[in-house]
Amino acid sequence: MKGTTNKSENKKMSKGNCDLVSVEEAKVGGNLGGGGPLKKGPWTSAEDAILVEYVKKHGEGNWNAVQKHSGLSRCGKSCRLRWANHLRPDLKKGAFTPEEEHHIIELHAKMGNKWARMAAELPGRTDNEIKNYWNTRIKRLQRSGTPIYPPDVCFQLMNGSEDDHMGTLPIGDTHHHDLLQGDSIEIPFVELNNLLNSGYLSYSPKFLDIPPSSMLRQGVSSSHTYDLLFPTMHPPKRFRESETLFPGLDGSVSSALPVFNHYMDYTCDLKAAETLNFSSSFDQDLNTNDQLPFGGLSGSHALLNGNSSSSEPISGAMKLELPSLQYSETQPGSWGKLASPLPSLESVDTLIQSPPTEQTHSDCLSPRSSGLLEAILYESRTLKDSRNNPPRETLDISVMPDVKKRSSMNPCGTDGDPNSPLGHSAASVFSEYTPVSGSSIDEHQLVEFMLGCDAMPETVDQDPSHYLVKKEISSLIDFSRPDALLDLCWFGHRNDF
DNA sequence: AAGCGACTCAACCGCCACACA
DNA sequence: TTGTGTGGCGGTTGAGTCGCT
Repeated sequence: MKGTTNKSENKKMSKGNCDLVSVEEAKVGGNLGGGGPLKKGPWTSAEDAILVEYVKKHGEGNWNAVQKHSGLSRCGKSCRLRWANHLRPDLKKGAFTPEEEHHIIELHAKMGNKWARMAAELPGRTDNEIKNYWNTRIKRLQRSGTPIYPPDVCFQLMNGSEDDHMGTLPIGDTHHHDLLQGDSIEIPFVELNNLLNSGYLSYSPKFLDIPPSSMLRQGVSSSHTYDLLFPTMHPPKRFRESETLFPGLDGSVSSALPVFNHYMDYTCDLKAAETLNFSSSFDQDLNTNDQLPFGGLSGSHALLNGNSSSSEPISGAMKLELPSLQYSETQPGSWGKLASPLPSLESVDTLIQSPPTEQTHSDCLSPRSSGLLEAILYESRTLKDSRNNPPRETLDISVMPDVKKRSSMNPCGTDGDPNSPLGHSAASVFSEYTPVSGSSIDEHQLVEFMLGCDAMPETVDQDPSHYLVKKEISSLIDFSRPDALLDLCWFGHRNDF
């Protein structure tokens, strides 16, 4: 808060001519009233004094009693807030130190918008302070097109730093789902679980046996990746809403639930894809000459349109926002510099709200150009359209034994049960999903990164022999791992290391 | 100097979880 | 088991300030 408490207080005091009036003066002057209507607005020094006095006497807690016993015309909540944010003696005043700022970034990358928890890790700082700091920081970075999380934080998160902070989070914590929350995409896990439990996904039992956070804690990037990847999958308290809102959801995603459909489709794609080896992007690349790389589908913004636009209430607290890491993508080593600024939230919002048109159909943003959220939405749209239009076979996955085997295990039928929520092959999902020139989901970059190899230049991408090598390498990656795909998405999303 | 937009931050609001009767 | 009270949390708002033109 940059030491603004005193500043603001002075500000307000001087403005309101409330110069350190005594308690008695305050009472007489109407700031205090006991039985009268509760006062709102800025606190005066007199009120502060009363509150401090009261807390010294009675200790913290029982805030509603403050009004009764002290005569303060403030509700208990307000008293608590004032005490916690401004009057507590252990509060650290002044600007955040660079260390604190870095810590906040780290914590946010791990926890999302868990301001209170973050505050607990920053002695003397309040959740409100951190929240304000973060929000202003986000807006600033948004405008500048700078990624929210510096690469070092991302690296730290991915390189097993879960020992430190994440380790402090109890796995059995009832709030473990909080780890799935970040900035805004809300994906109802209840619905996801319903769908998965329906038997659609061969992998689902294992998948579902693991709490989201601990599941994602497995593997290289673990929950950190998840946080970064899905910074706002929201906790069950939200899911409860969706449960009641869509009681009939029993595994087959109702078409009457368009918004959830998209998310469900995506999450199912995610799971379906896990049952398959990662099909290469390059075949797809070679077959995308005169058509959109995703089957000529409407853009993700169009996807949102008509379904989740702000013009219509979204059930189940579905709220869209870009994950922090998506705000922009930078070129390697360009942290802090604007590489290819993505639309700000405002403009994204505009996209979301703008009506779907044929124009948007053709001008839609591809995942590689707009980040993971776009990719997710785009993919969902792809899936939808693929039900109506049989998926293009761009990669013969039947020659991949493992894929073949797993595909046959897919109860959904990779050949496209038209009635299935995922009425097309997961392989096609990836084929269609893969970016044309691979800056977002770039398999070779991915493989290089995962293998710690940096030897394959971009220029060989179209070389079939290299492609074969890459396929070999990618086959070493255990994509059946629950988190493998998440890792993929994350690595695919990253291009700034 | 004035106007205006961006920024900051304290405070409020609504929701939720928990404790307790 | 249910209802109520309380505290906590996260999102949002609005007033004041700053800085640029």
